[in-house]
Amino acid sequence: MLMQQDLHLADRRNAILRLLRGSVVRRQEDLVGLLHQQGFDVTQSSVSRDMRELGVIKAQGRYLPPGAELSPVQGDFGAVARFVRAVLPSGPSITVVKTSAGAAGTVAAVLDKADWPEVVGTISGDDTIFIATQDQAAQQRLIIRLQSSFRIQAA
Amino acid sequence: MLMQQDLHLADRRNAILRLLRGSVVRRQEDLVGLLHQQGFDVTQSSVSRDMRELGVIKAQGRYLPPGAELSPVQGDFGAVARFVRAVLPSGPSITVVKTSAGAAGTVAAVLDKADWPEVVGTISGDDTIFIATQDQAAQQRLIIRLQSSFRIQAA
DNA sequence: GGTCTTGTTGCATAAGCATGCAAGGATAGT
DNA sequence: ACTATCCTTGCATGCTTATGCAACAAGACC
Repeated sequence: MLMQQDLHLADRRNAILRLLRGSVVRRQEDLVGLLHQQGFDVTQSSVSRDMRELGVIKAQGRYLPPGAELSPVQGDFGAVARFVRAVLPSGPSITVVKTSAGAAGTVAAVLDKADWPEVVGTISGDDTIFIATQDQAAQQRLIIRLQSSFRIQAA
Repeated sequence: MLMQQDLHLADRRNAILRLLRGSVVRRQEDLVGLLHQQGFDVTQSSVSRDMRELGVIKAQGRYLPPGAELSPVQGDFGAVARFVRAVLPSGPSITVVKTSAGAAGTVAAVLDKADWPEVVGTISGDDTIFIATQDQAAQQRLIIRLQSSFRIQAA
């Protein structure tokens, strides 16, 4: 039961994983195009089925191979989450993160590294971080992200 | 610019994250239903936008909150990947994994822990693992998984 | 060489998701 | 209070993805 067709299939699926690692694939049709360039004559139907079999995930509008984690920062967040005590808005553009004593710097470093689009800048003291956002919309998104990242109970 | 409406929004997004952690959500409409049960009157449009803002990921046919990792085994695989030298089929149901000397046991332990559906059983020597699958289809899926998990170049 | 079984494929289309747009709520400034 | 501005929302709809189905390929068995 394994022959040319099946090799074709296995090869194609490997090619898909390679492509997903190397390129930004937003639609299955994109993948159809890339596969054609590599000599695979295939339609969106099969790509869709391949995706399911391979366990490909879709995040942030793009497809990623299984195991690839989008936010390499995620682990870091987990590591510092236990130091985070509260997330509070202060006015429309400043968000205050309270941490356990002495941990602010560490937590802030993780936040900086995350490089979130809504963050304009941060400064940190001993147990407090101020995060500046451009406006209230950004602040709102930020707060949601912080709560999610640190698994904080909503107010 | 922040009032009832916006609280509604923030609450709803928190509710979404909670629901995604607690239930299996396959379609955005499912979420609309669950949110209705909790008093949120919202349409699929907004849920779609919420998903994007929250960075929700879709994997294996269901939605997951950002940060939730589907394969908790991933770290383990990464740790032993460097010991894996080759993955080779042997007939239609046995797959042989070659590892560096002495590492077979360690790698096999990770594979066993992963508990993949296509694996019927494994035995390991010093630098070789035999993996039994039910049939060739399972073997094929297994090989793809192994190559993906261990980042092995396809033949 | 038939015939049966198993698996893959494309097509057509259903199902599901994203989004332009206009409406409406809320605030800030005048 | 009026106006301008900023957000959020639903609707309608276009875009993207999943799938029932029939066709076909390959091996197993007679």
